[in-house]
Amino acid sequence: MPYDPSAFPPFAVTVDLVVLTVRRHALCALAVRRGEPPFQGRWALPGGFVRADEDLAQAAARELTEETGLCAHDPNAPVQDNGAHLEQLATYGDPKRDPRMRVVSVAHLALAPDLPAPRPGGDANSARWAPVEELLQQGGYGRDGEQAAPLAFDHAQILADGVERARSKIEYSSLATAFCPAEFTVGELRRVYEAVWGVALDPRNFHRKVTGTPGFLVPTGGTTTRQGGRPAQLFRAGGATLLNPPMLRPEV
Amino acid sequence: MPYDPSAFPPFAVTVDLVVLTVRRHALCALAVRRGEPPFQGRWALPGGFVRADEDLAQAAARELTEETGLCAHDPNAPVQDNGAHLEQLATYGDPKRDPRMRVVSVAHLALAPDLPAPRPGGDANSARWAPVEELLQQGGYGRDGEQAAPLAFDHAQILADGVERARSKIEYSSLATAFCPAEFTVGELRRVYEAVWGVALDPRNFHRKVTGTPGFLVPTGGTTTRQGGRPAQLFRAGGATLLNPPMLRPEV
DNA sequence: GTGTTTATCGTCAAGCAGACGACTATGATC
DNA sequence: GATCATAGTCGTCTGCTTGACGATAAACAC
Repeated sequence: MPYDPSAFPPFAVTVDLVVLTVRRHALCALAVRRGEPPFQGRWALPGGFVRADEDLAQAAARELTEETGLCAHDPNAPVQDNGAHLEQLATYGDPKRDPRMRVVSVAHLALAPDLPAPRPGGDANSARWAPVEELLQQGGYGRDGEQAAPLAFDHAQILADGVERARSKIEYSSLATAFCPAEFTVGELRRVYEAVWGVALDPRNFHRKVTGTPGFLVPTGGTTTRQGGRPAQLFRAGGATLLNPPMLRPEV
Repeated sequence: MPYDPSAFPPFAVTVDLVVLTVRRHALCALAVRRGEPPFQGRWALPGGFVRADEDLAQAAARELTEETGLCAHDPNAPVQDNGAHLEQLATYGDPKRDPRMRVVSVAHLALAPDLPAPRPGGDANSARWAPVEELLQQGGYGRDGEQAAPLAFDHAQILADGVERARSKIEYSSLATAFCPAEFTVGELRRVYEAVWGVALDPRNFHRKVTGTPGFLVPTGGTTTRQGGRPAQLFRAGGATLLNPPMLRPEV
């Protein structure tokens, strides 16, 4: 259909971020408390308007830096420095998803290591890392006994989609290393998989699998004992981004 | 960041469609010829503006029907009737992707069986099925010796992303059946895989794999001989949407 | 009938995954 | 310092899946 560029319905375009990390053996997402209506006082995903001269990925990277101080990676580059992995997730555009106006939100997924200085936003009361299970259970009670209100807007759906993307993507890519610091052990990587998938994995088979996949892990030569027990070799993420064959989630 | 809903940059939002089918053993995409600037006379992906009261998926389904006469499926439902599979692909929002104004395009991917009545748009000169290889090779020559100009806007990138999505998705899902008519043979399904991946597959191993995956194929009892040779059993798509274990592309 | 084409069944070896035993190297505890 | 608990690392075995490929079956063309 030939279209008339001068007569189009006006939209606002935002980016929303699903920022995931692994803390205390649990998959956690960054949530911010809304200070104004609609959904005032409720938790929501961080996000904001795309600026007039800004690409979508740029806008997402900017929001990520504003909220967490992390800098974003190119999604096609191997995970090497201390930046976070950032990729587009999906776009949500139900006409009624924002009661004020027509807003189309391009959601992005960010994977970050557990931050040494967890300063989400700076204001401890307005942002927090929350286990995704807690954010997604509707009507349940949070860790503090606080009534867990559902996330604002359609953010529960967005978060669920982001979590599912992360869960499936670590199957066939080396993205799980994005949850780890620059140097990490096989055990730490395994605990990432266990937290993201919510299962227990056999340490011996996991070790065989990840060390046997060429390009996945590169030994740095060092060892660490920060987990207790026998010292473990330290690794960096290798250049491989795709795991072949993939590491499939256990059934059921 | 708290945002002010009354002060936002205005965007136009469109949907663009990557409609794929398999014709004559080749993966083909629907292309339309642009009748007006910019990129007048060049080939482009079908698409159009999202209306003010329309969801993104609705807009994509409407465009698909307008361009092909196909009706769209729910992406989570098994492929059963004569509709096409439709899912969101990705969103493209570079500030300069449309020279006229700021346009954010939510690309969708549609997979359709080879249409008995290929009436793309109705105007034979303004729409056609073209092999994706031809649409993506820049500066080459098409089948008619016609200079193959690159697709308009960033549509070559969108098409490439859609093709890659289709290629990877038939690995671990039953989506390849979306390219087949309601009843099909194992050989027809194999030719779909061969066309989409651009490889040759062993008929015996393929047969073993697809008939051995529970829920993938349901025999209808009938047979056909439309491909020549020994009559083949007819199947319908089963209820399974995820193949476990997946059918991985051959390496290299 | 002979040849051609496609479908379908079977066989075999290589590779990989899950279950699990065994040993090692550290810190904690008595 | 001996013992224990913890975590890491190396092997073994078994069953399943895959890739390569032989063999047979059922249609059509001549």
